[in-house]
Amino acid sequence: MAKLQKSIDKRDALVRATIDLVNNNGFHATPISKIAKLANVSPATIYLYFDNKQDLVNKVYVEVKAVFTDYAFKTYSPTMTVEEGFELIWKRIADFKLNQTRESLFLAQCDNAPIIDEASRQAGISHLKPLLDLWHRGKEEGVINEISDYLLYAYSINPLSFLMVMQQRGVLKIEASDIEQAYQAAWNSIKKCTNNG
Amino acid sequence: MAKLQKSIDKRDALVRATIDLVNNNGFHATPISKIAKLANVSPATIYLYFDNKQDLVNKVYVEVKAVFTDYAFKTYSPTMTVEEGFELIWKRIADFKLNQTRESLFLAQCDNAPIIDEASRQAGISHLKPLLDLWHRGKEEGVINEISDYLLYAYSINPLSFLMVMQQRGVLKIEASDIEQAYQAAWNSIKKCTNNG
Amino acid sequence: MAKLQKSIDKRDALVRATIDLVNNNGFHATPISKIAKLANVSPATIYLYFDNKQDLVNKVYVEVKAVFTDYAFKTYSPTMTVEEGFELIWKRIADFKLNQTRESLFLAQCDNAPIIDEASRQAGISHLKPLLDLWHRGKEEGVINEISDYLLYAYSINPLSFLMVMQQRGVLKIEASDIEQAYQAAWNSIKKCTNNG
Amino acid sequence: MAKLQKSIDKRDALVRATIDLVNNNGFHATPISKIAKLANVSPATIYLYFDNKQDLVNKVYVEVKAVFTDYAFKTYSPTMTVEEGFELIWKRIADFKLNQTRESLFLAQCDNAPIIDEASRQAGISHLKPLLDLWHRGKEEGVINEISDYLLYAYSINPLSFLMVMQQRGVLKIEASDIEQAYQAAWNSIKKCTNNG
DNA sequence: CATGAATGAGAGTTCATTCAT
DNA sequence: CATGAATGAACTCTCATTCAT
Repeated sequence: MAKLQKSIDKRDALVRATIDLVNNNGFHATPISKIAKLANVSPATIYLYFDNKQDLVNKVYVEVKAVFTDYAFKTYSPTMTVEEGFELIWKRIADFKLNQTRESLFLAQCDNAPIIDEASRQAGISHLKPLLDLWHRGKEEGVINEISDYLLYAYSINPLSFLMVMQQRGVLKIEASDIEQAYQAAWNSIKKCTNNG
Repeated sequence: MAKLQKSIDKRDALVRATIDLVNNNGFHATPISKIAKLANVSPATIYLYFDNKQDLVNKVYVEVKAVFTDYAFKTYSPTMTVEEGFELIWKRIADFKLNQTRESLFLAQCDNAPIIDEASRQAGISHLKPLLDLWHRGKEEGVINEISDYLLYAYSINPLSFLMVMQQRGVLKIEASDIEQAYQAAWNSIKKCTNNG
Repeated sequence: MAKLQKSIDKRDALVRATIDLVNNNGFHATPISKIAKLANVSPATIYLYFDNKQDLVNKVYVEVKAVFTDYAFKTYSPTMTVEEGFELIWKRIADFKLNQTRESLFLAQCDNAPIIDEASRQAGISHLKPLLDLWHRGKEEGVINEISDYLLYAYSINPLSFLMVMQQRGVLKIEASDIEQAYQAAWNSIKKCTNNG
Repeated sequence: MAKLQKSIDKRDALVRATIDLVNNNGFHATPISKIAKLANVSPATIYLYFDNKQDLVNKVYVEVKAVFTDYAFKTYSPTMTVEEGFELIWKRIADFKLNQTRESLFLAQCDNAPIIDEASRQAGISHLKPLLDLWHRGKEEGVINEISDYLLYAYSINPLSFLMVMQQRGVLKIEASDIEQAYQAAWNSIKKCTNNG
């Protein structure tokens, strides 16, 4: 195996180990030594790939966020109608959140806790641009409610994170039919109601 | 000042210090020594009131949750109609989440991270019973969508937590008009749509 | 009950608690707070009767040693022959060591560990004077081997401490017949052998 | 110097430091920090070699006990007669106790205090097997008194520990002639007296 | 590039002692 | 006399980070 490949493998193993351990214990309850052990490398090796523990988790966060958004927007094209585009993106997001639980749980952990530094948080948000652009277009076309993007996000996207966490805790099992219901709830909550609500 | 009062004051100061520091740094990045310093007591004093650090944060969590739900259900009566009752509870919750940010932020931190032990988490959830009872009644009366309580919560209540966190981060300012819009979105997402979806 | 009596009771309770706890856990693993709890007094009360923890254990040691030697020499009179006197003292000591295990165990703990300060240790030893006087007389009369008092003690008295500790650990049960055998061994090991060794 | 050798040196230094400090202050009055300082390592380094403080003292105890018994039985062979064998073992033990005072004092401390856990205590005792076997043979051959091994130990071996402690305290100096006397006392106290004592 | 041994700094916790009551 | 609340100091142990190899 090429030397470069071995390097990539080690870095990947570290990223995976970080995600798993932070998911189970939280950032501060996850010592570097455990990450190293789970990734089958020496603690010192971590410092060849990352500046320090904070840098490690920041980088993992941004990378996982990128994986998430790549998946979300993979099949989306700006030529679609707003409603088509939103449904497609929403369902890809739902698909990711409910199936790629390792990554989703990690993002949920980091999104709501003062673990990640502000720069990395912004980097993560920037990946959502296609969705924000879509909403912008939707507002212009009179299809989407003219309310803050945060409100749109709060009602249409964020509930999926909550449901994912609950499913992960084992108190809830989400079926295909739930997804459809949830999508309707999401779309209803952001679409412009021309006549009355 | 009476001895008893001084004791209560110390315990209160500790609870307040815990909330503030966990809000800013997270549980594991909040050493006992800092909590003690902020509360103007010796580290050893904490152990007069709590068994250990974990017990401290568990107890603070349950108590803050109780304060939250007491506020939420203060003016609610089971004799109200389902819609009346829901609007009243929802708006009290929104009021609390957006104004009592110290407490709300703390609850949001704890709800999404493996900080709180399972028993305390259950104790916290149990306080929500009046809302679950209301939803149960609403489903029986055909007023509320017959979907999992978790879905109802995800779409009608949880978004408020997200908005509170965003407002706290300074990226969003929520006005009275937003609240009304948000309430409509919440109610739309859980009410039974008799004729069309 | 008279005030003075209540005081004496508290002091006694403290002494008893100290003995029991030191027996079970050792001096340094016995916190003042536990002694207070077992004696049903406040930790602060201990400092009304003793200067500090070290003073407490020193005083308990000397007092228990006094109880021990009072018992040992109670029926002894310097008018007895050396052999009579030694047998009498030895058997009282054996009786005490094997029956008053609380006190004996405490003395054994303190005799072999750097818990007690030198002054208290000397005070304890001084109580053994009647036995040393008896040995002195025995040597003059040619009845007792002319060897160091420490050797006499090592072979005739000290084994009883070892046996008491073993009995206390439950690995050994000492019967009346053992006592007689042990006494013979003790006397044989110190008596002057006039004809052959 | 090889890495391995440096590791062994550090562990040895820790063991030595533990023995010295426990000898002077007792187990509970010997903080990890002092052990580390005396051994010229960081406190954290101790935890590379031992699980915790209790494990450290347990391991040191068993190892020192092994050194002691290795020395005691080094030149003994089960083909010797009982009396030959006993004299040889006894004198090696006396030699060790009175010259290797660091190790002997440590063992005496641990033997009489609730420092060592039961498993390690048993491990220590098991090393004495050759002596117990010798006594067993002696009893069968009618050479050794048919009394409990604990009694045999109390009268023939244990006095040496007492004498060692006294010599260490500086109140007694043991000469070669004392040793011979002591040996006679020891042998007299356990040998079977065929005619009369 | 990779490591395991080593560590200083700091974590949570305990405890002998004090003092206002 | 007696107390319980309070604490500073010190304890055991952990961990992010470094460095010789």
